[in-house]
Amino acid sequence: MAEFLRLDGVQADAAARALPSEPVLEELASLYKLFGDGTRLRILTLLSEGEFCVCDLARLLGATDSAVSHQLRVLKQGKLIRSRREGKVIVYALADDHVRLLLQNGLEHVNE
Amino acid sequence: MAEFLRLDGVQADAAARALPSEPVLEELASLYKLFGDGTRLRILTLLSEGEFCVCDLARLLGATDSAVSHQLRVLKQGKLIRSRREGKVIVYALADDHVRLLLQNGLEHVNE
DNA sequence: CAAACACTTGAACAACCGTGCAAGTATTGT
DNA sequence: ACAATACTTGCACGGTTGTTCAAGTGTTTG
Repeated sequence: MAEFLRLDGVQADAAARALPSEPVLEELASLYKLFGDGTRLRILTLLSEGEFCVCDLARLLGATDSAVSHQLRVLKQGKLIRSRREGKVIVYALADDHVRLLLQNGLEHVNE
Repeated sequence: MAEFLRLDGVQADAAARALPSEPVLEELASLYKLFGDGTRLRILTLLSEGEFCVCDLARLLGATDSAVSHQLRVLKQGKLIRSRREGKVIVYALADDHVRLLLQNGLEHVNE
């Protein structure tokens, strides 16, 4: 086993055990990555207030339909939002309240 | 003012008000971006268990000193960690318990 | 002082990301 | 059926990101 500078074997084992499994870690990184973009963050914040169709989101953000649609796809693949058709329009909403919570947690940190 | 499809003026105003200010939003995105990388996430997880020098972190992660050092710099600029010299070695630690909390929140979401 | 060790830094590179554009699909209204 | 509207998709482009490598700084030890 490798040698450590400030750690004995027991501490090293404890540290290694603290790391989540590879797949969990990768999933966690992917989750945070979704929140790590201004446009996606804006979309999620709006959706935490209610449901919106693509073009209303785009107008509220001053972005193109295309840009918004691209990001909605990413967010949906990440299971952070869901969508349903309503006539001509497609309505997006947060997938669950957990997402709202994560958003709040981050905001609290920023306004420490 | 722009027209909306599913929103009246009142709803649109309420939605717009839900968006944090530009600088807050950008800071929030930057914060999440820091958590959105496997290596940084591993480092933060380890640091949530105690203090580590660069080379012990590198050994625990199976990464090069350089790669770890680069990421430590990013994390430090983001005020998520702090460091102090201790002889030949530089010891890193979480900046505050808030960081630990954010990490836990994310993990809870992944293990819904 | 010189060698060894711990760490940092800058440049270079490939990989990834967000957006705009143009063309596509789906639904509604005439 | 046709036009209009709402949205999606693939591609191309510029910009960012994470890593490696090599050279650097700072500290301790012989």
